[in-house]
Amino acid sequence: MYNACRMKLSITEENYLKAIFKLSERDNKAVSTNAIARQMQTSAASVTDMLKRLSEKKLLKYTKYKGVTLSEKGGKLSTNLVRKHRLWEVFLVDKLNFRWDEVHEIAEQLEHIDSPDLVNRLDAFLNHPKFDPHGDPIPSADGKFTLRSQQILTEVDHKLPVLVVGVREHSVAFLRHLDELDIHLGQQLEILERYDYDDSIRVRVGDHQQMISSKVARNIFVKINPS
Amino acid sequence: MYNACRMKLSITEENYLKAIFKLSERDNKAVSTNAIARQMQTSAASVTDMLKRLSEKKLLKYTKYKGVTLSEKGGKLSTNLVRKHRLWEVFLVDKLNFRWDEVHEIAEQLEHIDSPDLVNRLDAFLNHPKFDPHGDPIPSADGKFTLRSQQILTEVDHKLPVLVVGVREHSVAFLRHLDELDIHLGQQLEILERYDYDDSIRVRVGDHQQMISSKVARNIFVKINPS
DNA sequence: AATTATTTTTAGGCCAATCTAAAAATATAT
DNA sequence: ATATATTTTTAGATTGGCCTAAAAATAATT
Repeated sequence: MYNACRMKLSITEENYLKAIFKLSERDNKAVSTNAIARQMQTSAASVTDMLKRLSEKKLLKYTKYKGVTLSEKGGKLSTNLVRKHRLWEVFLVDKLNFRWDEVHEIAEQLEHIDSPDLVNRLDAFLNHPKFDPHGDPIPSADGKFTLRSQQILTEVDHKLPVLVVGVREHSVAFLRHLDELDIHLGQQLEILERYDYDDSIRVRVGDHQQMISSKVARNIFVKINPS
Repeated sequence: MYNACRMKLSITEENYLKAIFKLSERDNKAVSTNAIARQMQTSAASVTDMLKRLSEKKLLKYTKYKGVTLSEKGGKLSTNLVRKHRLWEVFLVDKLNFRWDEVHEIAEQLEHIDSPDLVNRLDAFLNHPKFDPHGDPIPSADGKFTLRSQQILTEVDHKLPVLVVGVREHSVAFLRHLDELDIHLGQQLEILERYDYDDSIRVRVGDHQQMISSKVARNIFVKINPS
């Protein structure tokens, strides 16, 4: 992965790549200039500029007015950024005792540190984690993501114990709300009853019960409890 | 220290500050434009540009043609950079098992990560180290350096067991040379004989003997062995 | 003190990344 | 299909950081 694309990019270029990577995760079609501008909190004009530059560096395929898709090179670079970001998040939570809602911004800086050796040693130091503190998969050094069977909490049957394995929302507010509900990765949940009239759900959270809104539940990934 | 100077600087600005800090460590007089240019591997003209900018930000006192001295603000910022650099070096060596000759470049990047909370937690995680892997003191959060009685190896009496506490040279070549001589921080040394005709010294290194050049010895800091 | 050498600053330009405003292309709606 | 709205690109300006070359200030030498 590293040797595949050892060119140094500016932090800005890396951030554009990551934004495009993120935007093309859902559907695999070309990403629009405007979407990137929104994601990067900048103007469409700046995006067009940057797309030209990244296109010249063969990091993406760019057709005027038609948006962009990452090239293989661009994809590998982005994946490596995601790898670094998530490994640093694990470090911050597991070793420095940060909460899961505090780590994103710092990892956003740390992911730009350029040293393959550092990343690999960090990975080893953390015992090769497969998921970050939010349950997102950490790509391996060769760019492979660990897949996992998971579903959204609202789509699970009643009376079926499940384990929390991830979240779909990463905002500080949402994460801290989950903290208050005592919902964290590895927590056992069980849907007890749904109240369709107000979109709320009664769940067992560990050994107590809780009412949660289905808006919250829709952002929690779970897997069937194998125990 | 942090609250005293919470302005964000560019990486370049931070590097200039660090360079000036380093150059004013030996003697306390004003640092010349040329000296900074040499240290930063850039032109005198660029330095003049930057000095104006840093001066406007009140980080240093700049008098045309007369060089610069850091202001209190500038001094604190530099000290904090040194603190971060050295803490990260400890992390890299102690936790990620890097050798002492490998860590400078990576720490050079990590020192620019901006998060007081991160630094303080890192400090705690490393058990508040007072010295980095080369024996250089790590300033505390409020900017104080731990002082230590030490002398240069060549200036120690014969037959006096001493402990290695630091190095004056940080080049990769020098550090690896010391590795080959089995000389590392904490190692016990004892000068057995000096050969003035070729400037070499016979020393006891731990439980064996070694010939080392006085050029090497002049770059080793030791303290009298208290045991 | 006058000349020479060195250091430092100024002047002018370049590049990456950004912006706003306007023009061009594409998409939507009647 | 024509008009309107939206998206995207171009044009031109700005800023930080860098450069070279030339001018100005200071230091060293005789």
